[in-house]
Amino acid sequence: MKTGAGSHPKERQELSTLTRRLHRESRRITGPRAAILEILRHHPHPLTPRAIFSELPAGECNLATIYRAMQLLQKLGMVKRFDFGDGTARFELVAEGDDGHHHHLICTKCAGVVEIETCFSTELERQIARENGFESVTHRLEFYGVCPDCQK
Amino acid sequence: MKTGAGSHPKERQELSTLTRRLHRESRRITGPRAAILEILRHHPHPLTPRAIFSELPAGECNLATIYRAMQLLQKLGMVKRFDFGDGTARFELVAEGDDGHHHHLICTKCAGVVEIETCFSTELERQIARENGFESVTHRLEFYGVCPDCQK
DNA sequence: TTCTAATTGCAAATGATTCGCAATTAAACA
DNA sequence: TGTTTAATTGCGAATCATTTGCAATTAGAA
Repeated sequence: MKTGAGSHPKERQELSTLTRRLHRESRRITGPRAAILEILRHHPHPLTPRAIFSELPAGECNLATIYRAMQLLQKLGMVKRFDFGDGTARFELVAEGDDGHHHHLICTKCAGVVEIETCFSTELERQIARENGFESVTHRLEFYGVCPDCQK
Repeated sequence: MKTGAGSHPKERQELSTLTRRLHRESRRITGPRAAILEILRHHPHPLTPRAIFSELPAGECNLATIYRAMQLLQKLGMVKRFDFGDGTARFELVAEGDDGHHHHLICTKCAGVVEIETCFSTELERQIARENGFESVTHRLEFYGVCPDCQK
């Protein structure tokens, strides 16, 4: 299970939709950015900057550029950053109007990822916010386990 | 709210209990380790290695030693590692026989932490494991929001 | 007290991520 | 369609967290 075979509900965004969004924010559509978006939209799971870099044809774009692009896209709400606890950030494309909030089930053996679309803890979130006097409460939740293939 | 004022249910472990545990594993009780454990047991929230280092009297122990101690204690199940998504690991003492599983509510303004003792998603965990054929599923969950003090 | 393996300090290595800066370029516009 | 300029990139150096090699130190069993 290298990278999860299952289909997932989110439809792939058109590249033009993505670039339009950049334009709208008076950002430029550059070769590197188009290439990065192209990779992201073909991947259903969060990618590390280095993974994006590896997918890129050699010399297509600098690693630093990818990091900068991720920062920008994140600021514009076009990608969401996830943290699987292994010390490197991962980014996943977010549909327009969506906040990208969802979770993952990660195989601790092969690092395969399954997208978990349902988010349940909204209610819990409210309860925790209320009980502690917090505002604007959100949460990060990831599941870890051993996938079918890795159970041998 | 620098570091959460509230009382929490876990009782503080005796230092002797902690050192006994090291002994049992044929580990040595050294100055640095005792000092580190001493700091951990007086802190109700997860600490970064650097924070532990800062609490230590100058020159008491090397940063690398703290990292090594955390690795050891984690392996022995005496501390649990938490990830608040800011790029640095945090460690919290775990009571003997406990797995340390719990969650936190973190203020995004002042970084104050509230311990959330209840864990609800066991059922959900089982469901997700079943639906995806995974085994040994666990999860990490942290809440983020703005604490009362920081709402101004 | 002796002996040895465990532990530490220190400095260098690693890996992720950021940053400065000069060179390049997208895209508005004359 | 060229000109202009701010946005963007590449590259290398800087940061930061974390790890590691190694020689010197030391806890604790004998």
